[in-house]
Amino acid sequence: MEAIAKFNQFLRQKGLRRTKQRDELVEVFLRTEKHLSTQDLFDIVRKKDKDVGYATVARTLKLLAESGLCRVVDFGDGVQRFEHKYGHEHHDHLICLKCGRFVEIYSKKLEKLQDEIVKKHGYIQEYHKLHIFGLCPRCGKPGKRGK
Amino acid sequence: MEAIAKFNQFLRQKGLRRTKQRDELVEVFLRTEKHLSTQDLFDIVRKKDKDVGYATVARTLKLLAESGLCRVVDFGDGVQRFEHKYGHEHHDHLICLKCGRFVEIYSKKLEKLQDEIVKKHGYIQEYHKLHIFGLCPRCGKPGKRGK
DNA sequence: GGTATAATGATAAAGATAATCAATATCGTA
DNA sequence: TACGATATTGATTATCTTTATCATTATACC
Ligand SMILES: [Mn+2]
Ligand SMILES: [Mn+2]
Ligand SMILES: [Zn+2]
Ligand SMILES: [Zn+2]
Repeated sequence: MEAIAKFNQFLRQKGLRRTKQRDELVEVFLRTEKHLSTQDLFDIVRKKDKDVGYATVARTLKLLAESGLCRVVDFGDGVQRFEHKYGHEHHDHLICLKCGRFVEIYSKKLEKLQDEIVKKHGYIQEYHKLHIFGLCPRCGKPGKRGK
Repeated sequence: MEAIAKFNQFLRQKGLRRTKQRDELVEVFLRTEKHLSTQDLFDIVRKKDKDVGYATVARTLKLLAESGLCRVVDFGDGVQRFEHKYGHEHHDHLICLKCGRFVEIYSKKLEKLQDEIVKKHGYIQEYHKLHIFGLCPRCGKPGKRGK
């Protein structure tokens, strides 16, 4: 199913309503393949429509997460970011401490190993977050550094 | 070297001073093998000494992290916690979404696999954080749940 | 002891997310 | 199409944690 359809289905199933603001926000979010904070999305939408409030952006992002269209990414810098989830493979992140550049990583082997560890402890996994911090190729090279 | 000695060495090397408060806080922190928030440590110390301010607790925890005695643990609930690091092996966390119970996990194999992935992307790893969320054995069992 | 200056505690500021509330929009129903 | 219950909105405030400020006090080196 298409992402927008899935969101609207979610709204209906929850007894929530479609609104001009939600339509706009979902459309913009889906069009923007980035890790967006509430402020980020607010700024983008505001360029097109001055009548969208910050609170609505925050509320809509929460709904998007609930509906399974996005998930929260927390790099520990005090700001929640939201990234696409629906139709995207699970992945983790490798983040540069100097410039903030990051890459998405995935390893079936790694995931499997994690599953085994979880099982060994008798836990039932819901999700996990692996963040590896370090220096990107550019920042790690002595001589050239920073963004 | 003993942990307290290492901290005092750190202070001296930075041109910082030993104080009654720092001595107390470090002593209490090292005696408490838990994942403490600033508020947690403040509450504990306050029972013995009413003359320690919250700001000092926060500042001292930051120094403890800088000195390598502790590290920050962020489970994404908006509160920074601090856990022992010096003299402790690296480990990750497996956290119960229902009751908050968690266990510390470690796998040499997992660590090695992560290193390979980092290298493959040309990054230089500084540290990483793996948090696996799910249900603990108690909460996962249907019938019995919660704390 | 004297002195430069680091440290402290109380308080305010910052910065993000969540709650409040009167006004408005939505949507099933008639 | 109009009605009406109620979900939604935008502006604002509240909340919560971490960080900054600053006058006062304590430390360490001489
Ligand atoms: Mn991502
Ligand atoms: Mn731990
Ligand atoms: Zn970089
Ligand atoms: Zn549990």
